[in-house]
Amino acid sequence: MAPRPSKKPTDAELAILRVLWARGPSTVREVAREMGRENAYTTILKLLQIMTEKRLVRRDESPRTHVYEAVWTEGRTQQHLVTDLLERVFDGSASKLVVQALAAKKTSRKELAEIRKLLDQQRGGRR
Amino acid sequence: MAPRPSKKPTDAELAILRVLWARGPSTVREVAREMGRENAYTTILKLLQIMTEKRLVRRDESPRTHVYEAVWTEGRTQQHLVTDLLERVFDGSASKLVVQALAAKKTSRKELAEIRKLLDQQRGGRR
DNA sequence: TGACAGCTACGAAGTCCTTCGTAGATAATG
DNA sequence: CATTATCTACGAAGGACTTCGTAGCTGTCA
Repeated sequence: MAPRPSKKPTDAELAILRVLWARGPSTVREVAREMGRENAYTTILKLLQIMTEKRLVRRDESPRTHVYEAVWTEGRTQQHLVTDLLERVFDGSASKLVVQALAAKKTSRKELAEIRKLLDQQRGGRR
Repeated sequence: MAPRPSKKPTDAELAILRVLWARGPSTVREVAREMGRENAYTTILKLLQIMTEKRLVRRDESPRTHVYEAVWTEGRTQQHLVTDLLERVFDGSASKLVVQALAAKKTSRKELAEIRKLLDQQRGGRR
């Protein structure tokens, strides 16, 4: 079984993770710039330091400038978060979740088709 | 457009809301009992008081024992939370969310069939 | 009536999260 | 070499959340 993130990232942490997923390993400055928050440089730094302790990111401690990298992939984190939501508010029922996801957002025909394709793929693989 | 909860309930608040949804209007003691936390009576009371300020619940101020009731339905709150997740971690893509929901939890054949039925219902209603 | 049980209100502690300011080290620049 | 820019580390403030203890009120019951 693949390991899982131990705790949910907070909102601020998630925002940073998204940048790391999009850009790959990055320095504090790069993250801050990408987020349009270069003025909040030390805030981002502090968050990344905390995230390092929490093992949400790891860093390459090059002498001068550290490079941070997400420990967990985007997909695994998404899975973690969706599972959490599923259990916390949907009683573990995936179909209830899907109902609300579709109701909440006017999902395009293209999206719907894609989801249907997914379901068909699952058809064989489930018992 | 129907109104929406303004902020996400916290985890503790959500746990209480679930009891209120399940039981309907309830007293503090009933909620505490249902949660198996009768010893934490004043904690639950305090939370309900705060939730009243936040307009997550409303209360009937009967002279002796207040009765609390969720302001938002379960469905609307679920929608709110799923929308939040959708935007915060799935870039607004419902299909990505569904992928991970299905991957995260071994969904039963019955569940899958139900979801498929849902999609078919949507078929007509979308452009 | 007096003790007790059950209720609300409230304050305060402890924790976590986020932000920012400052200090110290080191590289870059003139 | 001196100044400036850039980096890390760190502490502290402020806010939100959760928990708990205490106080005060009001019924109940022997």
